[in-house]
Amino acid sequence: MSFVHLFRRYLRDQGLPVTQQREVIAEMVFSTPEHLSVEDIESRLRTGGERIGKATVYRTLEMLVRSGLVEEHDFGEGFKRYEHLFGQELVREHLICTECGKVQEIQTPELSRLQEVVAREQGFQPARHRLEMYGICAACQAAGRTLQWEGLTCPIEAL
Amino acid sequence: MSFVHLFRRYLRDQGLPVTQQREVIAEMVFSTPEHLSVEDIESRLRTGGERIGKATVYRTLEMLVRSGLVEEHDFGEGFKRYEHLFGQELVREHLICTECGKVQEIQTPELSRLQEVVAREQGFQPARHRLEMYGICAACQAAGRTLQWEGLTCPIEAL
DNA sequence: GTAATTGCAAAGGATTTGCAACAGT
DNA sequence: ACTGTTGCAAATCCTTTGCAATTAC
Repeated sequence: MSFVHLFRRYLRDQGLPVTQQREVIAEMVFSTPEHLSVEDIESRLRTGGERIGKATVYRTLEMLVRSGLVEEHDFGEGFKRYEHLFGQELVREHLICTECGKVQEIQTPELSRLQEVVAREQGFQPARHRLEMYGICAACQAAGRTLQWEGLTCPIEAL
Repeated sequence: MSFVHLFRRYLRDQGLPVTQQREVIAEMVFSTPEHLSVEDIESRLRTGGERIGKATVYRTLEMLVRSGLVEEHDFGEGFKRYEHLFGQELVREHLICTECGKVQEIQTPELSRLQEVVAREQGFQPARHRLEMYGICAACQAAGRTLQWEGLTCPIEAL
């Protein structure tokens, strides 16, 4: 039931060895719903009694990303995070505050319907989507922070 | 007349000094349509006869991003790139083919309305958004290409 | 004048790389 | 056996930071 076998298959298809380390790392990523950092992965492996070098974690994650089974993210923390694409919503919708950087996940079922309609019009077969809305979160508004350029829909006109 | 005056206004509003360096860096970013890296900016400034330290470039870019006039991007090159938001659409909606990589721009006026509704529900004040729909384009479908993990125990195919 | 910024170099931190020992096919 | 991987540490590269001199207000 684990998704590791997909990664094994990918490796074989590419003529690459299926090593213990690769399987352990893949298992770790596929069995975790969170966005893991390399540090997370390494420390959890160490806690689990595994002795796997950081470089191997990096090298394996690179392959997982290339396989299309895992996605790399940068949340501006100074390092990357990794997330497998299984059992996750294929819909990722976020409200991103341009003041404090807070990212809030939202759900808009209507958008999924919209996705179908629009995509079909173009003969496009949709798999997943990502929506990012930028603006000011409630907390920052309460703190008196506002959109700097509101009203400047096309800032060129502002001159 | 350049867009730099908007940045000046932002600095004044924040009670921050408007220095020559900040103006020069802002001018550089606003007058370039490309996605500039810190390295790009520094070398161009040096070529232009300016003598501005790398640290100042970083510090000024941070303010430009906070001002909402410039956006930070990570294209996985190991460093960041910066792009000003003028002359650009506030709404960026794309269909991205995961097979051939083709990016097609679409227009969904309905989404802008949806943006308002959803955001207000969360007390969020929306400014702009970005929608990316991933899937297979018409051409690739015609060529018989399908989703990579279709047919396997993979939720992606559950669409 | 005062407070903040600049520039330099050094520090910091994530990621990569070189290489001898080792594991997968 | 042969090829590619692992693990360690050193190296690399982007970015941040400390501080004396300088600049904006």
